[in-house]
Amino acid sequence: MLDENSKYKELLNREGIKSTRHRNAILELLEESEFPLTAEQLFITLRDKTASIDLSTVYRTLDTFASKNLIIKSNRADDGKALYELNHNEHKHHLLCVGCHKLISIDDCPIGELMQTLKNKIDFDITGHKLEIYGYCHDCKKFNHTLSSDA
Amino acid sequence: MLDENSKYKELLNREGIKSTRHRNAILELLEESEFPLTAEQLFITLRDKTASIDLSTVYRTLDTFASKNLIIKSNRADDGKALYELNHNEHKHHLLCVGCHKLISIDDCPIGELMQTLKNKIDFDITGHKLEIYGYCHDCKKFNHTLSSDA
DNA sequence: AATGCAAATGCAAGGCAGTTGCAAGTGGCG
DNA sequence: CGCCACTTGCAACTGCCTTGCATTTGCATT
Repeated sequence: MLDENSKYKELLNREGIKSTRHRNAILELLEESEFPLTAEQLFITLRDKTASIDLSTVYRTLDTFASKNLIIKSNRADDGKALYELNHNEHKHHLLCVGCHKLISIDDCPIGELMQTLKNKIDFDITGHKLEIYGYCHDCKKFNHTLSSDA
Repeated sequence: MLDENSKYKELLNREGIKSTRHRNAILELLEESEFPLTAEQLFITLRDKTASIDLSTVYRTLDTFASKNLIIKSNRADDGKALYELNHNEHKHHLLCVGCHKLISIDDCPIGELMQTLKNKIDFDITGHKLEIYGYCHDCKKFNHTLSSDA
């Protein structure tokens, strides 16, 4: 348990913040997840799995991590809810299933080159970009076909 | 005044909803704007410019329009606030200035072809996509250079 | 033009994601 | 082990948005 708890100690100390049970647990969950999580998802998982935690602690922890650039905060495109993911410094995009809200990662950025080209063409300092692709995943696909009929 | 008020009457009737002062005013504002607006922006403008309107009416009207596909609702990437814009059925992307929140339109979609290619490659029914480019606009550019120093 | 009814609106209360103030608890230093 | 700043839980609060309900309005019909 000690070993487990201090898994991120060094990392956290390096950022000048204390290593605590909650912070370690949150980092661990984010590390395990392939896709961004909401604060609520983290809260519920922690409450069930580990010891009790307050939702405000989840938010505060996430804010702290984000300010240290350990994680990335974004907003889900369809409902605006905040999403958090570990900052692997790797550039990623997702397929968002509008049926079940599932996020599927795309590993390579299909528009990296394009951004480079664009940078030289416009009077705007590009610092980043986000591409989101909507649709229906394998499972929701069939389902959708039986329901939708309008344009 | 009559003429002005009934500018969108036909359009609204076609969708099976009544033409009212508020609905016309909201459509007009959205038509005049080059970029998506928040409900609050609409609310304030209407309150100042036209007659008083309730915020709930703004939201309800926008929801109604969105359900008729007259407008498009989205969520601002950086703070998750809802944005509304007229549905011109034209596909657009934006440059978002993280300095001043300004949105600048890009007229042609740089990744349309790419989506077509992708559609054939993956087990996912693509129905749409959204590309957002972040950075600093002409005005905020200089400002930013004098401030930023960290990685 | 007056009537009637469903749709639209204002108002106030409510809901949900996220934030904040403060007192109590804890990590990690000596 | 004892201290102190940092962290946490708790409860109240904010901001954005939604809903219930009574009133008003568009508009079809007389």
